[in-house]
Amino acid sequence: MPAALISRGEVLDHLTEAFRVHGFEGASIARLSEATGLGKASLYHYFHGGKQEMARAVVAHLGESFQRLVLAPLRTSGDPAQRLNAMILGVDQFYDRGEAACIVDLFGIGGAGEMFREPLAGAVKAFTDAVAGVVAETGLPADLARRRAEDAFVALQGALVVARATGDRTVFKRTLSEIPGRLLAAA
Amino acid sequence: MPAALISRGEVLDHLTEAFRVHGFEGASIARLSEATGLGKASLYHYFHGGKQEMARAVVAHLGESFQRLVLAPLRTSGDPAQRLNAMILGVDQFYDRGEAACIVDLFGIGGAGEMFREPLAGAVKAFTDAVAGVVAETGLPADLARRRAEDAFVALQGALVVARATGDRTVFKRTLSEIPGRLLAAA
DNA sequence: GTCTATAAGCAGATAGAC
DNA sequence: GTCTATCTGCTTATAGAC
Repeated sequence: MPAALISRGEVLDHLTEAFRVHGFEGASIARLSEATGLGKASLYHYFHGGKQEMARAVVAHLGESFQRLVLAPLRTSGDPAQRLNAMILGVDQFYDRGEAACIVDLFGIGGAGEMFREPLAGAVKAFTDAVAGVVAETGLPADLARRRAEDAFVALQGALVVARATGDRTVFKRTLSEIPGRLLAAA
Repeated sequence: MPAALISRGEVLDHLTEAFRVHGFEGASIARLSEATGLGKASLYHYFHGGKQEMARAVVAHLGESFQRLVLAPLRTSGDPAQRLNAMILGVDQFYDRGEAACIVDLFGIGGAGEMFREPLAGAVKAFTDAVAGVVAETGLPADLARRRAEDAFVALQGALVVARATGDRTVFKRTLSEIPGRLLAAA
């Protein structure tokens, strides 16, 4: 039983990076092989289901990071404003300060769309539910809290698209910094 | 000189639709052939530069629609609020009520990214410039007007991503309806 | 667990008949 | 201007040695 040259976690990190840069269709097996440093056949050893399974694993992997970095801070016990600020820090890290595309956007396009609609829509709902909950704690009506949480996610996604298109991450930085204030503003 | 079975404008409409659904990499020549009803060789007769030129033509074609539907209403002489409302109607039509993806998002991904960065970043700038101009007419400081115009474009893009991911265009509709108010709110 | 070599099919693109 | 047939290279995926 020879040892693996690279851990499964590391393989997933490299795959994630490659999918985030090239999208599902653009991430060829050759590119994924190069990104991981593994031969094609080794990749198929890890993922019998081929590219589709690699993408599934990446979605699951990112889901865990999202839980840890973005959702977990919202569930702590503390001041709502502080928890939202902590969430924003997690978002900044999760998207590598605006450098990394969101898989919800990438995999919403083309063939990958049908395949991953459910888990990705689930992530959107998990985020808006959690944020709306924190906002509602401050005494705002539940429906207003929900709309604001949706707006926050929309702003997040839009800022990533604009940052990528213009090559300027300033918009991402500013958008993130303004989200807590918009969420908690007086009704 | 036999007549063409389909006008160049119609060909471009079908190509645009296909690129918007599948993205650049996902839109194979076979799919583009099927979408237009033309054989592969006929497509190459229209576009000697191949798929790249088809994509360029689609970007130019969408640029014209964007000018006509979104930017032109901003340049009319009239009440700023009315002009912004007219712009929003154009946006709603341009994106087919949230059904159609934005090329700024689609072509910002993968290999197409490098190729179209300039015209797409230009479109972002044209929009924010025009909107900021109208907002500034109402007496708001220029830098605030600019930030709000950026926020409007960010919200637009984000709403499209979320609508596509969740399959629910309600967010798009609501986001659009709130943009004029956010742009013109008292400082 | 990793590799080289290779299969089978699809990609973009072209030739040449009509 | 359109088509069928075809070329070349890249794609996903597998076989089998080490």
